[in-house]
Amino acid sequence: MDSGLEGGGRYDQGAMADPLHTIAAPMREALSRATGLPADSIDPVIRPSERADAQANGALALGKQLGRSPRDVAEAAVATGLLAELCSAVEVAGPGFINLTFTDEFLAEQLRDAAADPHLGVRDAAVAETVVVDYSAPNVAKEMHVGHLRTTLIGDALVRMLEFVGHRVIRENHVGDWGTPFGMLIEHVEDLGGEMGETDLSDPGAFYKAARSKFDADDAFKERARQRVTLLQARNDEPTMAVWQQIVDQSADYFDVVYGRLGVLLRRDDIVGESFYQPYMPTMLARLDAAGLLQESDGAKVVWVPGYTNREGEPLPLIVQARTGGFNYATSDLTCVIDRIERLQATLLVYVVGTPQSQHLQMVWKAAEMMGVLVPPARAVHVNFGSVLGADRKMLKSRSGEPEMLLDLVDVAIERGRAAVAERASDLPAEERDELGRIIGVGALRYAELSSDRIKDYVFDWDRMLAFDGNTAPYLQYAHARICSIFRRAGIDRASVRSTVPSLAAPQERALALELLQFDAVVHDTLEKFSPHRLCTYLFDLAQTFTAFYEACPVLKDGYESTRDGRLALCDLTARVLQQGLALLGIAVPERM
RNA sequence: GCGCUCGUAGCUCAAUGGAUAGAGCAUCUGACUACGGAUCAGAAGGUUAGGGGUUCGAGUCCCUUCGAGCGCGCCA
Repeated sequence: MDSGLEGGGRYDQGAMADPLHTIAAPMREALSRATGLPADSIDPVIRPSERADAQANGALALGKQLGRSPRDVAEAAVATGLLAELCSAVEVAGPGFINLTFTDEFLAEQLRDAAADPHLGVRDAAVAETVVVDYSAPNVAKEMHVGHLRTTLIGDALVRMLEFVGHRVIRENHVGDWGTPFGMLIEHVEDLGGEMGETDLSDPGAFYKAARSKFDADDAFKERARQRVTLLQARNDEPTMAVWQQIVDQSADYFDVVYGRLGVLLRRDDIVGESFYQPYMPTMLARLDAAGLLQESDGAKVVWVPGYTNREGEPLPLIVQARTGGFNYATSDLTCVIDRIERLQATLLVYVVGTPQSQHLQMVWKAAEMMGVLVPPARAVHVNFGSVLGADRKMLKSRSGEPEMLLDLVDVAIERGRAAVAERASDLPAEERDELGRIIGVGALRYAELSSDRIKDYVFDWDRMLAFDGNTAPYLQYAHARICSIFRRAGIDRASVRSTVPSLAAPQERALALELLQFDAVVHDTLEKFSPHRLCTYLFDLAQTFTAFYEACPVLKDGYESTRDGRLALCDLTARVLQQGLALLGIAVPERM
């Protein structure tokens, strides 16, 4: 899935702290001179390499295009001498790969640019856009369960990253706060004397279940519920609206508890529920009608969206008004698209919603496009995701067979985090241990959720996510804590080494430097694909590269002060990239653990 | 029936059309009374579900078969 987020000029021109990006211009020019083609038509195809600091693959395609040997093109490009300023070695290999080794001076300069930049070399997006991110979307009066975990955490990470690169981000929590169930909920509140009481955090759906069983068992109640729905939809009966508001507010309180404990940015101000769009739906239908798109089929009002068929192979319509006159979620979602584009002036709509909703969303967006609303530069992206599975590879369920409740999951994570801390860091004061356990437990849960490709199902496993080795949050947090420890032991202020020339003599130092300088590209790549696991993979690679450096290159034990300071500069930047990278995922890093 | 998603090492997962498909766990062999061992170095482990095609080059794109999961008209 391509957002087009970086369309046109890929990045803003800012501090250059990405050698692969910096080398692109001279490489493009060299290939241009080698081929006679205009430089701006050439893609130098620069990639990280195992054989050198970077490799340029552009000559292969150009050779083919011109009917020349790719090796000749590559050699002619190298012969221009344009790469010599930034590279200490440039070699043509294989069918026409150009292997690049950067000069230490060039790398050192890029590292110092990154260190001097509050964003650590990550450039702003070329165009700052207004982006609406639609995620989490629990239902009022019901519990949040494991099914809300991925949308909530993926959405939260994307929000943080989009803001980091300069977009104006509007978080929208499209909660289910409208529809027929509210008739019985309101009647149930009335039966209780108008007050629904406190939400039971151990069973937040209890109220709903009680109303439901009364509804199923009592015909008189059922009839009252039906009448109440009519009152609710009219929106002008004050007692009805007051009780409805009470139910919604109480759920908002509960959602805030869950989000707070998970460290998610969403708050009650971000709630834009289905109820919000109700008043605008008739207008939306009138616009469809005016555009000649509103048709009648089997008594319902529909939009015929081309390209979809039902079981019988007949065209499948998008139903925007039921035979009964009622609206449904297509009506609400279509109105919502219009609201986001016309009122909020968004150009990018991000839907963090499960894969099964794919067809529905595609149909709604197509209808919005036919209306002339969802048209460039505005566009919508479905950030879909797979299911959370148990060890049996089936949908994760609790022992009772119900979906595992989100609050329970977070609490288990915190508990397990604290147990791990008690085992290994029992010398810390009790208060610090509690907080540390929380950071480790919640971090492990969040990282596990974000570190595998969102499109695939993933297997939920407490032991694996809390392991202190492997691709886990605790491993990354530990790498960060070790760096903090070095500075503590040396009694040196972190900020004081940021203008120091980094040490690049050892291969482990160079490897670390090259890794650090990929942060910019990785953040943008992660956003282009809306795939947080790419950032996770990078941070894990960085932590591994750092520990290899840590083993091979003593920082404080080395005899020379210049080497010490040059290594401290690498340490500081590593800690900052780890801290910032994890912060973009909503994960905190302790200074000691 | 139509459509969508997925299939990579024993397990859990990576790999913007680029060179010899990479990590972690588990297994095996080593290192060091430690700038924090919650560590590191190394070994072993693969017909990328099968088959065709496009391309200089395919795990990746196209077609097809098989397997798994999920959608498909008035709930959301």
